[in-house]
Amino acid sequence: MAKKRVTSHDVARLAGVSRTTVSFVLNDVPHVQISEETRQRVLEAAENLGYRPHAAARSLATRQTHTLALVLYQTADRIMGDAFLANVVRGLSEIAQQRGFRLLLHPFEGIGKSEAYVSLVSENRIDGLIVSGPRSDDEQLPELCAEGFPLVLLGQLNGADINCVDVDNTAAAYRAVAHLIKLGHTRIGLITNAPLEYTASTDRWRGYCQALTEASLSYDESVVRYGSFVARSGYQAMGELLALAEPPSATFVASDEVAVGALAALHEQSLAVPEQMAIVGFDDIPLARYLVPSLTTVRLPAYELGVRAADMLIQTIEGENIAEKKILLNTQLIIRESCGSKPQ
Amino acid sequence: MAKKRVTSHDVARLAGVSRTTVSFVLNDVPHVQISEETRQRVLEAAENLGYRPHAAARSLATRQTHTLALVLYQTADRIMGDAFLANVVRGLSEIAQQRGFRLLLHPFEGIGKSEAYVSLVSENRIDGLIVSGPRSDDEQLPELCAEGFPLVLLGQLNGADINCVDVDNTAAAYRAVAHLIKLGHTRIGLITNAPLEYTASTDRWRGYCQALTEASLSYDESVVRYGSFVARSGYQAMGELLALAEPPSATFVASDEVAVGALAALHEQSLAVPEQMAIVGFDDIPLARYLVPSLTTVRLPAYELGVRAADMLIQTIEGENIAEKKILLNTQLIIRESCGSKPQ
DNA sequence: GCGCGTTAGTAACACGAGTTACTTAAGGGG
DNA sequence: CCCCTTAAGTAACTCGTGTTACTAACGCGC
Repeated sequence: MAKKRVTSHDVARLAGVSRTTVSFVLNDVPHVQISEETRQRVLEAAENLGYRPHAAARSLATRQTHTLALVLYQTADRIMGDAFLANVVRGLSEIAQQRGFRLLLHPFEGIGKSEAYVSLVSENRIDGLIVSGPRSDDEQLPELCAEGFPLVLLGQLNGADINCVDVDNTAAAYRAVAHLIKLGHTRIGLITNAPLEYTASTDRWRGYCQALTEASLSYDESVVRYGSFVARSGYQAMGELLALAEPPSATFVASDEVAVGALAALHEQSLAVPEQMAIVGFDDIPLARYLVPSLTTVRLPAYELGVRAADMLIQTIEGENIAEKKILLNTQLIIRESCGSKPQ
Repeated sequence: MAKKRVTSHDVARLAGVSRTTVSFVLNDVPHVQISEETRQRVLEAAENLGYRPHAAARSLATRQTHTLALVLYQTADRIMGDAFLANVVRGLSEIAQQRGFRLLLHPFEGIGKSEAYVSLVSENRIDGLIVSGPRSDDEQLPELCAEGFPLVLLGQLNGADINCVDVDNTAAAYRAVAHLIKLGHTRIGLITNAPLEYTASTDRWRGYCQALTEASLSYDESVVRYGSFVARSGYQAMGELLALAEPPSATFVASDEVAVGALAALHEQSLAVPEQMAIVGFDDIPLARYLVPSLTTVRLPAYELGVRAADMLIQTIEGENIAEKKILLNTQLIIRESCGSKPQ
């Protein structure tokens, strides 16, 4: 005894008009003549019956799905580590909802199994694609772009000329390290957030180098370690730095999550932060200010990143001109205790 | 010059058969007679043309979308705080992908604006619904359930007889507090993870009470405070407990995130953990073991929670019988430094 | 040689919308 | 009185697939 689905046909019958008219009225089709009276009759009938257009039927006819997909091109570790991502998603889905779009989530771990998300496109399941953490070994991406499929990267892919929204990682890292230099440090370690295959990781590394160069400090590979998203990797990396004959007096850890591991290692070896080792993190996770010591870090506009990406994508889909193909958002250095600045 | 979409018609023509036959072959329809030779011819043609069925057309015909929606019935704070949720999502989407389903993400903040997700159902956009953090003031939920729409709760809703997957919060909290009691504490504070409107919060509170009762300790409302997902709330709550004339010697904080705030407050007032205040958290966020001191906490099977929920939902959709309507998963007390146990 | 079952396949309809091209009636000008 | 325009609305087609009911050909037994 399941309630039968209400179709536009039912609405038409109740209002005493044709299905065409119903469609015209409900979609507010311009340049079409419908008397105010029938218009009201149709609206009322639709309301009374609780009519909802069938999404599949509609998208079959209009060739639009009003659905976006967010592809998370990254491992489980990464998804999890990123409180950051949750905020990006919040921004994305807020704008999407505002403009009448749904958000499909498509995480996948299998490197190279990118066929998976291409099927979303070739089955006409979505109107546009947001790819987070794109990798340069993904061959499908440039292809999709060449075909003109609406696409926005969260992050960057050098070489490819694809619409993207990102944070200026290099500038942010530069400022973080420059701050440490200003505080008098001359031997500064680096623990990256991730392996260098990730462009965000490379960019932060580049910012680190720039700051050193500008201060005429030499780049010393022996104080550089590579984290991989999670605290454990920071714990281990800091352990290695401390085992050096001549450890740095400060370290830039390009991820808060990783920095927490580093702090644990320092505590374990009874080294005081910031007195014996100054630390600057990256991300400004919600916990950063409640850590002991509270963490100096770089704040990312995660929510806004999502908003801008969704905005850009929907504009592309709807054929509007977009002002800039590459949006770089600014970051903010949040100074707390772990770097040893005087409180401001 | 956009490549024209390849339809089953094209495949039929290339293979020299009818469209019906193509459909039969590609869908492996049973009890239908197709010679091995034509079968091969069709498969080959489909392969050569790179044929992909149009999702909307298909779901119009079959009345199935092969899409699930995850409704996040909670505020931005919550989404963000939960590294937990990320893992649940991982479990969900893994099973979904395995069984050929897509996952639609539908967070929403407006309490009461539940009409929003109902539209997913009434527009036939999805085959099933997973609702995380259901609230008892949601009137749509029981209604959907009564209509027989496939539904699984992540969490519980007392009163309603809806399929659900959850963690045994009461038992978990009971064990956490019992552990503190065993260590000799007789005055134990409680900081909840969230306001009591959330059932998870109530359940943990109940576990706390049970442990006290069983040890013949009296419930003292003055050492109970209500957190709300984020570290800040824990910082403040602990501040209040410390301001009491007679503060507790141990506190059960029903969320790691909130516990971090509590730890910060303790450190600020130079109280040693666990010596002057023992702490047990809840969630086992990835950072828990790297905090200073490392956090004793309750580990939740987040990933498995997602797996089971997806499994249950897809079974419901496909009309299979489900063994139990209510799945409660076990938790694990992870003993670290913050509770003051001897290392095991 | 006739009827019957089986094999291999197809024509035609359903799903629920959007859209193009056409019809009909009323009003207006000469 | 006739022609022309405009307002109001509709019949019929499209989108791409799944599915039911039917047909044509073939082999087989009697």
